Amino acid sequence: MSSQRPSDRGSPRRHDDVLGYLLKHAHMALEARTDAALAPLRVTARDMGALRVIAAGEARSQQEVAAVLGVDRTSMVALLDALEREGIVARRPFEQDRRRNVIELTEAGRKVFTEAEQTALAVEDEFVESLGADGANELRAALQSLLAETAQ
Amino acid sequence: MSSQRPSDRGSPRRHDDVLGYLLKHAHMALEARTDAALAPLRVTARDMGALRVIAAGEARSQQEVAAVLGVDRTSMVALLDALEREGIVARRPFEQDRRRNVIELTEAGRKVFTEAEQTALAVEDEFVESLGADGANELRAALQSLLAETAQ
DNA sequence: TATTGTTATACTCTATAACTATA
DNA sequence: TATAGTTATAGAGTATAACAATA
Repeated sequence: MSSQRPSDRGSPRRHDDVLGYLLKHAHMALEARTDAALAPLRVTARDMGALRVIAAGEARSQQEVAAVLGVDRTSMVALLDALEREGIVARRPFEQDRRRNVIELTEAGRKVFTEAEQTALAVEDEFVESLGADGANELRAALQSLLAETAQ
Repeated sequence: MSSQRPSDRGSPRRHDDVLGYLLKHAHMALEARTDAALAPLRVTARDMGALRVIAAGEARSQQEVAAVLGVDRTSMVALLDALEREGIVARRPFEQDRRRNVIELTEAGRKVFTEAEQTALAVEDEFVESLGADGANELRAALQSLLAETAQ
């Protein structure tokens, strides 16, 4: 194994021993690679977060999509505006409660999403390649464990 | 072990199986906890990134601090302005090259930093408690491995 | 000419408050 | 009255371009 946190707890840690730094920069590196790979499809890594929730049926209103992703409902408006302009999603009124919108992937949107998800998955696989399959699964499980206790 | 990535690669992944989501939200949760714990000391988790680099002597100019942390040199100006206003760091001209500033912790700054670093470390330890000592070290090592290959 | 720190500026992401239409 | 979506607005964080001082 490579370097771990030094046992000397009194001295200043190196910046790359700090978990916050590691999480932030790992996220930035993965997002940059994903955005570069998705650019030809005209969607971003951030868009894909919302599209996954919509495609998987994890939410049935804008606010539920926002809540699942942990973003504000007002931020969701602009994000969906852009996806609607690209013809990837469509809003239609929910008949049982006309205050809500049902968000759906269009026919074209489903095609873009399928291709983008394969692309994003390939980027992710390459990103974690050095960890091996077990290491990558352990990384995911560890992060899921941290988030599970945060939610409580 | 808990849930891993589903072997069914064709269907949409759940949002919390996506590595980018996990990295981003783990970072946000840790940063929120750290900022809350550091608030009485009037420094943020972001400040601590710069202060660690300065305290450890990893950089000897503003631009080197910015480069190590991967932020723009223009962003470093405002960050150091705030820390200087709080009396935590001081800029002084570097005699061998008067274009540069040497950034130093003040006497008061060293005290704040020492206390803040202990606080941040305690928050981090509690954050990763569910992983056990080995699990936490493996998480750090995995993230360091991902970043090492990104830099190339 | 090139570099360090700085300022001005703009763009993105996010958050708060207020509005509208529905319930 | 409360809720879903929207708009306006402001605050962070970041990035680009241009400037002064220095090399």
